[in-house]
Amino acid sequence: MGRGKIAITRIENRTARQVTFSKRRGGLFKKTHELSVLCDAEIGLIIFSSNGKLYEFCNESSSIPHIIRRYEISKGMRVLESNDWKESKRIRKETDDLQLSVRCYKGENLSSLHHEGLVELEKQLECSVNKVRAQKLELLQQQVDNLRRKEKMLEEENQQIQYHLHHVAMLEQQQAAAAMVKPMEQQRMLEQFQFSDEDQPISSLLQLAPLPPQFQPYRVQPTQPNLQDFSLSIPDPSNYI
Amino acid sequence: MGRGKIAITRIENRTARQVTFSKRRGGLFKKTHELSVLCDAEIGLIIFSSNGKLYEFCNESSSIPHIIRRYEISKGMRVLESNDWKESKRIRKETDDLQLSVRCYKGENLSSLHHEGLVELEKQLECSVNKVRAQKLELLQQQVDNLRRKEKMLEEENQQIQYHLHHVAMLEQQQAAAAMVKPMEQQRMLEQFQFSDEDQPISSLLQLAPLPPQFQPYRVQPTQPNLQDFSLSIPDPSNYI
DNA sequence: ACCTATTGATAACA
DNA sequence: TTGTTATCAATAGGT
Repeated sequence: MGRGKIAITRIENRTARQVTFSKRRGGLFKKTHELSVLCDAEIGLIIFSSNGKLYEFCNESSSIPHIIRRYEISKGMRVLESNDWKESKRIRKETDDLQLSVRCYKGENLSSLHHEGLVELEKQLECSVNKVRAQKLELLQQQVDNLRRKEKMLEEENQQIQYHLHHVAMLEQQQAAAAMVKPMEQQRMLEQFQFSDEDQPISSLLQLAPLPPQFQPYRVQPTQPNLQDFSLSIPDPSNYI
Repeated sequence: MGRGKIAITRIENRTARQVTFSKRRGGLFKKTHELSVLCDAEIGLIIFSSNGKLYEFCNESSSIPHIIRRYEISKGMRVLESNDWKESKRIRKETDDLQLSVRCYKGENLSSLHHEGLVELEKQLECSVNKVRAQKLELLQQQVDNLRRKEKMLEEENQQIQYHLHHVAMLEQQQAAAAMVKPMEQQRMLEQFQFSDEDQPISSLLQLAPLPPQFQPYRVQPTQPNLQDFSLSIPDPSNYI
């Protein structure tokens, strides 16, 4: 259109380019406006001239930032509005304040406080220290309770195992004796044993057949490392420390 | 242009609107492209149809995000790139951590700490409390020193003023007496005064005009409420706690 | 999608 | 930059 057809390539003549830019920009804005009105579309047009100057167009009742935001939402991009920017600044300030507080709690930077503040801070710190001590005590108490429970369980288990071992030992001894005595004497001996066994069962058995060392009765040894093998599943208390 | 002129108002017929949108959108893109090439401009065009569908155009060798960024820089708006976003997240985490710390220092939320942590915290708090007490003492010492200095100054001033008042009173008495004695005797008395005045020049001025009330001698009042006025400028401590 | 009469945009010139 | 105008491009309405 115009007095002659032109090729769509960069216009090298600087003045001609500027004139064309001006005219066509107007035309583009007009057509953009028409499209937005005729077809009820939301349109944003951003133009940077070759000189770097910004020209923009969008619907009445809209704004480029709004269109940019809609674009970014539509593209699933960051949605960082000025609100986010404000929020960012707010949180930055909060961080600075918190850092100041922490420094005070650490006893640093105290020269920025006057007497009232120092008194307040001291009160707060004393209060905190008391709470910490209370918590420490409670934790220790819990650990002691846990250990007591565990000790009790282990002792009970220990007794049961000892009881079992006695029976095994008795059986072994009876079998050994049976191999060396006459049936009659064996019978008598057994009867005798059954009598005297009632109040002293262990010692009389131990006389005849010493137990192998790994089955010897034992008592709870708090320093033994693998006690937990005998106990029910109680978590290692050292995890709580 | 076309078989007839149309008014630039929203096309109510849905189909016609869609057709026009399609045609004119193509035309707009073509013109945009031509402008960008002919005039070497950087152009971004964002269109949302009335159905909400997004159409976009920009130069080859550019991108809408790039144009958006250039737009925002040009407008002096936020420049929140992904780096800023990361930074924002980092600072948010820092704030959370600091809040946790502060809660610990306040003796709250202690159940999240093990024994070791509690011991450490207790040690830190005790250390802080000691520092706070030291600072408090130092501050009090400073205030006491300031008060002593001031007291001394005031007492000296007081003495001087009393001394001057004494002279004034004497002079008044002399004048009263002079009204009743002969001129010769009056003259002798004045000469006598000029001798004793040589080391106290102020009194000779004060003789003639009585002191205004704000210069009257006074004593230090230890219960004065605004003691901190004597200390250096220190921010409000309650903001830090 | 395509066609085309008609209007709109604009290149060249002033 | 603006205005004019001959000329070409875009497109409204119809198929």
